[in-house]
Amino acid sequence: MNKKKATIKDIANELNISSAAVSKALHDDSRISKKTKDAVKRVAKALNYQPNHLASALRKGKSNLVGVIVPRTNSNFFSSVIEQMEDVLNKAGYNIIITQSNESFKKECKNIDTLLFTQVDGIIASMANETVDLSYFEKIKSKGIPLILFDRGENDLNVDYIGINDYDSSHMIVEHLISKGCKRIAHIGGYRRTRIFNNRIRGYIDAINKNNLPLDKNLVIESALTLEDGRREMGNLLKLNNKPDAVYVAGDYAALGALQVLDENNINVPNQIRLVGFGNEPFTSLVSPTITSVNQHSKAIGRLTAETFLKRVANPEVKQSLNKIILDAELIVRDSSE
Amino acid sequence: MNKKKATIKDIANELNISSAAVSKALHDDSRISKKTKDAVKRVAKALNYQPNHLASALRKGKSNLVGVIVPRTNSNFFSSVIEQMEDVLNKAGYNIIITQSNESFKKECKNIDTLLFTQVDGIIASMANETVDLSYFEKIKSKGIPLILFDRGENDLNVDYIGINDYDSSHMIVEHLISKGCKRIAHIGGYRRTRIFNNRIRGYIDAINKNNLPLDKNLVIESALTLEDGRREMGNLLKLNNKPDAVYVAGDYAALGALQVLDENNINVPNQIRLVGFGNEPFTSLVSPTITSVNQHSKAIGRLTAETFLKRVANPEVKQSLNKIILDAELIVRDSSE
DNA sequence: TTTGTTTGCTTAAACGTTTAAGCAAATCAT
DNA sequence: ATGATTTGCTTAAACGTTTAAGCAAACAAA
Repeated sequence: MNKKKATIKDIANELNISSAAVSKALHDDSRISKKTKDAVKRVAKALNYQPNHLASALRKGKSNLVGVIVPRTNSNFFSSVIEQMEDVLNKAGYNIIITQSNESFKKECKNIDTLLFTQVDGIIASMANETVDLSYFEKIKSKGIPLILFDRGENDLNVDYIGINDYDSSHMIVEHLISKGCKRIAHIGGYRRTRIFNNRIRGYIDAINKNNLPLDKNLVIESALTLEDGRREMGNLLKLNNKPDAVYVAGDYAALGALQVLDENNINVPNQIRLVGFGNEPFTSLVSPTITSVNQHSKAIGRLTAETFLKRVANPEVKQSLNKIILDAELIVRDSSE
Repeated sequence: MNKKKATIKDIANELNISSAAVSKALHDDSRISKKTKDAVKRVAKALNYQPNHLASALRKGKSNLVGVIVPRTNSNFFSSVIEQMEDVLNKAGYNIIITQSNESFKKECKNIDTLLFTQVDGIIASMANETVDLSYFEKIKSKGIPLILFDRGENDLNVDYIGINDYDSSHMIVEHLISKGCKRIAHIGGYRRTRIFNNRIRGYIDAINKNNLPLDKNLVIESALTLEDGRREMGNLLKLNNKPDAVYVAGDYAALGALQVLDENNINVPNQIRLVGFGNEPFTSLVSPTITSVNQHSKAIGRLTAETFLKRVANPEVKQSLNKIILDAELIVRDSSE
């Protein structure tokens, strides 16, 4: 068995030429004859030569690795985004290292350190819910390593961002509910400190005002949008004297929790209360009634994010700056708001 | 701004000592004086020194990267396994590169090549449904790189394996259904070529025989276990003259599909037909009725797999061999079989 | 005092690749 | 036939780290 790996030097010795010639032959350098190239490739195959990525990365100062940080892979949105990014980046010769922050700021910082330590050529991230302190992301920028954000971004970082139009999505949802005759629309949202959730809240408020509906503070709620949060907040809404006739929940898991509570209280959805979620998780079309939700175009976001990264490394001289790509989201109307 | 990264040499120059001394100081070598160590650490911090992982990996012949191949991250089981592995491996100084095969043999081969190219110190994998040709996995072994399999393994590879007892799980399920009075239990299984699904089928058949129930070939079905497969096969079962009074589906998504079809045909679950899934995906407790399923102990599998890897790299002289760790799964009884 | 041991560093090579610089031979232009 | 250009390679250094080997100084033991 051939335990010791073959190197360029082994090929060179076999053919009595220099390692430099071998390296160039393997890269199809124009200054190497066809004859030599063929011989090199033949011997390389015979010795089962595999290039040592570490050595070339060290020499070239480029690892061809891209670090990815997501809140969690265990959501349809993020896993789909990652799949697309992987596809685009692999074709360009990059491999990706996926890390999860689990929505924790501390874990996110650890992930950033890990990725920098691994000498990644760039970092693509979607920020944890908890994150408000941007110093760790500034650290990436200060090292001159490309940083691209998607979905959960932050204007202040002044880097490329790819996401959907959360503000407009709220308008779409509110107007859809109004068209169904709803007059008291509640919003169970995320925390305002996260930009996308703030945008959804702003969009909701502006849409309510624009359509001349009264804005009731009791109907606007912030939470972490877990299933449990959805249950709790829906329960609270049902305790109001003046109950809503529709609830727009800024996350599908929380929407599902709300649906469970409505069901347990024998409230008919959509007839008594209409419900809209956000994210278009697969289960929204599996539960009964199926839940109206917003498709965030995960595939497009994945591809665009990867392509944005590639553009950045192709033009390193261009200074990083706030460059937003905002996609229009799509409302998928299902039984819960029909 | 400090664009060029500080190296060991920079620290050495600053203090007028050799790079070797700096390297040793940073690793707390006993042959370096406390005074020098303190000085080195002070300057390192001042220059914002970050070790170049590529250089040390090249020199040491060890990348401290572990490659992970899973069918997809977008399932609760796999993402939970990965989270635990990451925790254990990070603490031991390893980082992980996650790749997805999307159940495709071709993609899996590409992933293996990618990981080998990246010089990972080991590969942890759960095989794609499609995979029958093991030559690519043999390639990993032949390079002397540790290979650990979990969940979807293959005895013939003769490597460490961590998984649950699929055979016994089928017994548990069948006996649970019998205890509820079921006499005609169908099985919508995976493809026999995948070891775990074969074990579930064998377990099902043996349990049926052991309990003196007639074994009806029409009630044993192989499929890819997607939601659509579940719908189609459940539909076929309902066309039988002699319908089953219980269905054991070897995957939760397919079980959900089956449930949808039962619901659409106004068949009461569990009263007319009892239903059991496999995998304990979160939605099993979210749909109505909630679905009885099998908890695969993803956390334990993740930790054990990572620890098995660490044991292997700690004892490289020990030859790889079939070393199985089999956990007992847990039946979570819910409304669909109550 | 002599010898041996420990301490604290240095020197130099190595890991496997890439690449700038250079040089001889072959080919071309005139 | 001469000089210019192209072709096809070699030499040697570099990337940043680790580590075996070695050496001088300090200390300890006799």
